[in-house]
This record gives sequence, C-alpha cells and structure tokens, in this order.
Amino acid sequence: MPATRPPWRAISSGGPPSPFPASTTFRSFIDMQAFDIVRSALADFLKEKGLEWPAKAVVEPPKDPKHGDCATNMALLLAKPLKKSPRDVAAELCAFLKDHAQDVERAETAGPGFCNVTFSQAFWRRVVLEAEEKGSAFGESSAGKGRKALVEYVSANPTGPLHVGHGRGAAAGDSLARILRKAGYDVTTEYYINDAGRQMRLLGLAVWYRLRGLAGRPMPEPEEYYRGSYIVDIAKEMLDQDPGLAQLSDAEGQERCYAYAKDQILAGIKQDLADFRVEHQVWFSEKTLVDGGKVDRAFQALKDAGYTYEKDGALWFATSKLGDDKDRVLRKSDGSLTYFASDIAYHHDKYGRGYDWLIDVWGADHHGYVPRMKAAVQAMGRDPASFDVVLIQLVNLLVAGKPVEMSTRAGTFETLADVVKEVGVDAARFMFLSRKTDAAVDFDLEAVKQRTMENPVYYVQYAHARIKAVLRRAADAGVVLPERSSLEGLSGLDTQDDMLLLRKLALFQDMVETAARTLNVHHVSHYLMELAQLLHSYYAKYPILKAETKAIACARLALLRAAAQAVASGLGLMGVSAPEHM
RNA sequence: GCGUCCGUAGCUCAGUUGGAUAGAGCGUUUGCCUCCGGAGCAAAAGGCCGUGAGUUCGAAUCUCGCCGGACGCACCA
Repeated sequence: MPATRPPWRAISSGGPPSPFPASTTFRSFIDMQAFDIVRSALADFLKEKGLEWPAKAVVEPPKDPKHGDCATNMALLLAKPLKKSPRDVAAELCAFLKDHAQDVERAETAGPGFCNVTFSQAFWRRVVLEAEEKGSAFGESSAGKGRKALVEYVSANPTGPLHVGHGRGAAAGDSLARILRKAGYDVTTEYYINDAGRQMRLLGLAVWYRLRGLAGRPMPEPEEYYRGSYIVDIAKEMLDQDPGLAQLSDAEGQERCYAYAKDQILAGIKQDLADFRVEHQVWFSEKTLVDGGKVDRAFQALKDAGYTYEKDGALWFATSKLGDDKDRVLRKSDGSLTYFASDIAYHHDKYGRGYDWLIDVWGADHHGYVPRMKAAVQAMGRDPASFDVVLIQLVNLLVAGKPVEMSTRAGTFETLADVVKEVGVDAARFMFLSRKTDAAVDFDLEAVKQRTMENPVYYVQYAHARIKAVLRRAADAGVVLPERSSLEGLSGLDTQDDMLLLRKLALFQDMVETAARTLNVHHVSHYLMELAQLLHSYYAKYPILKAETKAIACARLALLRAAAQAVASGLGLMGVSAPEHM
C-alpha cells in the first residue's frame, strides 16, 4: 500500500495465479463425480493398453453443450503410440467408456477424435438435492483448506473522502473476501491507515491555513496542501466548537487540526464504506508500526538475511538481488524512513500474525511497486507466492457518454458517497465487479441508473424475484413443495432445457473456486448473467404452476428453488441484494 | 529508453489448463402480452480475435518482432 492512493485509480489484474489454491482443479460434488468417473475409466483403458497418462490429456466440459457433458482429447494423443488413426482410437475408447463408466448414457466420437460423454439425466438431477441439502451453503467448498488469508484493501489516506476509484477497489476487495470465504479460506479483511508522515502533516497544515483565514488571522498560502472544500468545512467546524483556536501557535494549531481532521475524515470513510456494504474487520494504524518498534524488527529480519547495507548515509535494501530493478532506500540520509520501510514492516507484521496468504488490493498505477514488495517478502524468508497483489484499474466517470471532470468542484459526482447516492449500492457494485479488475471501466451514471440491460444487475435480480414470485404463488395455490426432493420426484426434469439449468447449477461451485484461485471477481457476475438468462428463457418457455402434471410442476418448482438459491448466493458474493419483489 | 498491462461484433465486455463452427449484453431488424411478474422471451444481421512470423495434430490463448493505448521507472508519499 503505497501511501498515496490516487483516488480514482485503483485496481488491476490478471490475477497472478496464486499458488495457494493449487494444482488440482477443485470441482463441485456433482462435477467432481462426473469428471472423476471419466478419468478413472480412462485410466483403466490406459492400463489395459500398458500406457501412461499423456501429459496433455484432459477431461473438460465442452464449449458447446450439444457435445455432451464432458469431453476428452485422449484419443488424439494416443493415436501415435497405438499406431492407429485418432478416430479409430476414439471409437474404441468410447465403446470402453460405455461399458466401464457409471452413469454414462452416451459416449461418441466427434471432430478429429474427441470423445464426448453424456451422463444420464438422473445424474444431473442430483444437483437439486445437493442444493436443498446445503441451502445457503450451496457452492461452498473446502478448496482453501482453512488457510488464513488476509485481504487488505482501500487503505486510502485519511486526507479526504473516498472517490469512485476507491469504490471499485472497495467492492473488489470486499467481494474477494466473500469469495475466498466461500472457497474455504479463513479470511480477515483489513484497512491500513496511513496516519504517519508527510501526508498527515500536510493535512494539518491545510486545515490550519483555512482555520486562520476564517478567523481573520490569515497566513501565507502554503506551497502544498489539500485544497478540497471539505477542508474548509472541517476548519469551520473546529472554529464553531472553539473560536479561540486561531490564537494557538502554528505548531500547536497544526497538530490540533491534524488530529481533528484525521478523525473526522476517517469517520467519514468508515461511514462511506459501511453504506457501500464494505467490511473491514481490522483497522491497522501505520503509527503503531513505528511507535511499536515493528519497523526496527523488520529491519533486523532483513539485516539477518544479509540484504541491507549502508551507503551515503542511508540504509539500503538490496532488492535487486531478488528480482527488482535496483536497490531501494529504507532510511534516508536525513534519518527519516521511506514509505517502503513502513510497508515492509507492515507486511512483516502481517506474516507475524500468522497469515498464510497476503492479498493486497492496489491501484494499478502502483504496479511498479510489486517487484520490490515481492523482494521484501522473499527477504523475510517467506514464499513470494504467498503474497499477491490485485491491481485495480481506473474508473472513468461519465454522464451520458461524456467524461466527468475529476475536480474538487462541487456538483460533480466524484466521491463514492455521491455516486452511490445517485445510482444505488447494488448497481454500483455490480458494475464495478463485472469487469476484470485490470481493465479500465467506464462508469456512466446515466446508464447505471437505468433499469435496463445497460446495467445487468436488474436482469439478474429480476430472475431471482420472478422465481420467488412463482414460489409464492405456488404456496398460495396450496402446492406443497417438500423441503427435500427425491430423485423420483425430479424425474419430470427431462428436457434439454432442464439439463442446461442443472448443469449450470452444478458449475456454481466451480465458478467460486475459479474466482478464488485466480483472484478474479468478475467470474461471479458473468456466471450470474448466464444463469439468469437460462432462467428467463426457461420461464418463458415452460409453464411452471400450469405444467402438464402436478408432479412436473413440483419438479420444476424444486429446480427453480435451487436456482434461486444459487442466484441469491452469487449476488451475496458480490454484496448485491437478492430482492423478493422488484 | 527499460518494465508491466491492454488491443476480440458498430458499442461495452467474456473466453478456465492451448481444443471442435470465437460467445453474451447493448444497439439495429423482425416476431411474442386471452397464459405463473413483458425490468421478459424467440429469431436475424453483425468478426482478418491490432499486425507479421514461430512453436504443434490444433493458437484469441504460448514465444519473438512491429503498430496503437494505459501505467510505472525517487534518499515522494
């Protein structure tokens, strides 16, 4: 956390595949079954032929559902060793799968030599039972194995209100924490308060300057200070409470102003975050690092590892030995610490608190800072893979396609609070979380306000509300849906569209794990869009309450109830509400 | 100059570990409200995946060059 967090820039990218979640792909119960069944049958086939599993052989879901439930390229890779054409091998393999794998209804060759496997309908219906059994825990997994992860995000300097860019970082960090929890991690969320150093001095100076001006004791305008109108407001507030303040000495006045302003601004930030449904469990003060001797302890750790040296009166850290471009200064020749120094101490402290995985959410403009932080982690004797940075790209605020100036002028929507007030928490969060964090996003206030497909949040929420409406009507009509369905009761789910929905539901847990593994929050919203689309289409095509038979009506209701569970759960991961009515 | 990231339909964006005919929404065109919520559904049109090579059974995906864009490269915070 670079101290200056330019407000409107924030996030980034591409999520370095974290080592933590691992080499194996985690799948939901249903999916795991499906893929494992095929994998083990393939292994049997290889054993029979006396061959090893080819490194490039995969079992995967085919892009086109017409190709079945899962596909393997095995035959393509066995053609050479078996000295047969890929298609002949595929035919042989398919015959084998049909005979040796459970729940397999069809196994067919396709294209250049793929084997497409289709499971029985009953196999897929089980996902409804799984959803009913797990309830709101549907989609949870143990992929994280309870590892302790610390997500640090926002961490804006308490020198002014949060801007929209901070909002994107806030939404991303908060959602990431929710996703990681769902994926089985023990997550703590944290905000690093830069309450030491130059920024704070400038804040105190700014308020003091305004205060003296208001009190009729003007002083020369400082070269550098915060000019926002909120500074004047704070100065007024202080004067109202104690008109005698202006008579203090500059040193004491600035100190009083700093302390008051910091607390006020921080309180405002906390309120803005709470209003945005963003949680931070820990508020970590930079000051406590310095005062508590933690910086010295971190320095000692680096020194013990042999990475520090003195030069030109400064203390240096040999980050270039660890992949950085050049060495960095920790303590300047004037004796003061660089920002990097407290950063190192901060991360040293984080590890000391027992976290296995540190995730920092930074503005993308700080990407150049990553290598030196990685170097620091390594010098502390930690696995650099246990430290990930999610970079957040900037937000371009627009009104009807035209850029809004990011000035401090009143009347322009630049603060997070203003934007949220204007478009609502749900729409704002959904928008922020729908794109890869490392791509800049255009945030058009007009578009996001509209209840159309311009902002898909309503599309997804509507799918949820619709299902709830049908379930209510069912209850009103006296249709009693058992809390737990039976496989026989679901036998009415036998169309292609039923299967599409069931398979989508089975992928929910997969999606959560992918999002957690890649630290890419946008997977959630895309999944929800696809699920919502299937639901709207299904709803339009099939009568539910007026189904051909009561049994089919119940089966469809159970399917929709499970789907609503997934929608609500997915929206929950984004911190977006799942309304019963709209 | 060096480094990181980005370039996919008119627009905004997905695309997992390299897989089959590259997807979705918006916009456009055409249909659908005697029927459970039309904030919806169905269908059509729309593509040199920036560009040129390479790797291989197979590339939007991996490698290199080039073009275009964003952002970094402090004894700043």
